Amino acid sequence: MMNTNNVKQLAVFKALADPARLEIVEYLKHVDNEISCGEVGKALNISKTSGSYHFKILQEAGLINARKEAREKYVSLNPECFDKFITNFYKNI
Amino acid sequence: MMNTNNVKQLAVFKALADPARLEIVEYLKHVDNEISCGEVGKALNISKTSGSYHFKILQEAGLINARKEAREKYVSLNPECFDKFITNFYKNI
DNA sequence: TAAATAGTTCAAAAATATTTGAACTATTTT
DNA sequence: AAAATAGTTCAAATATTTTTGAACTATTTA
Repeated sequence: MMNTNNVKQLAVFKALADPARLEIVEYLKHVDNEISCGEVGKALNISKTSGSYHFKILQEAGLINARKEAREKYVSLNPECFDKFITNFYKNI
Repeated sequence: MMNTNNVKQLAVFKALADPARLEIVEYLKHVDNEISCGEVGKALNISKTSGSYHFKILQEAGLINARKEAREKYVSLNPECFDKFITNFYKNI
């Protein structure tokens, strides 16, 4: 049986269990600054529709922060989420 | 584009991105000793066919060690894999 | 104000992953 | 030797995830 903490834990692993999203995460880590979804998509060759879907999954998992400024959406990693659900995963289960 | 290290990284996240496998991993962590697949399946209510499939995914990702003794297959976690691909993930990307 | 740009939403199509049951191998118990 | 047990494999069925293109909103540029 799955408890409620695990629902979030699972969403985090699911979010990282896709090649496009793993690339987005790595890209954001290296950029180390907020960047627009469009720019990320262009750099990684992800269509805007598909990008929109992937950013949503990452956002819902809490792995990225997003800020809408006018037409553009700026995203950046949320290190606290990585820390809590990834870095400390093994120790905490 | 996905590099070859990421193939393994992705397999590890995929392996953990399923409720049954997440439960298996937690169970193995708490048992903290090798245990047969059948016993795990019984405890977590996973059919033997489905269990066989999940243990294979975890094994291929390197997250568990498995040893066949006679009729039974004994499994345990492989902490080194968690350490390399989970605990150190954020720092290393 | 018309055209372009950034992103979202929707439903359908395509791709992947998971579950199931039957048949199988190998070992152990009766 | 027959029956039971532990696990695997296979193909089909089912479920879930991802991609696609068209239509949409909102903002900016020409």
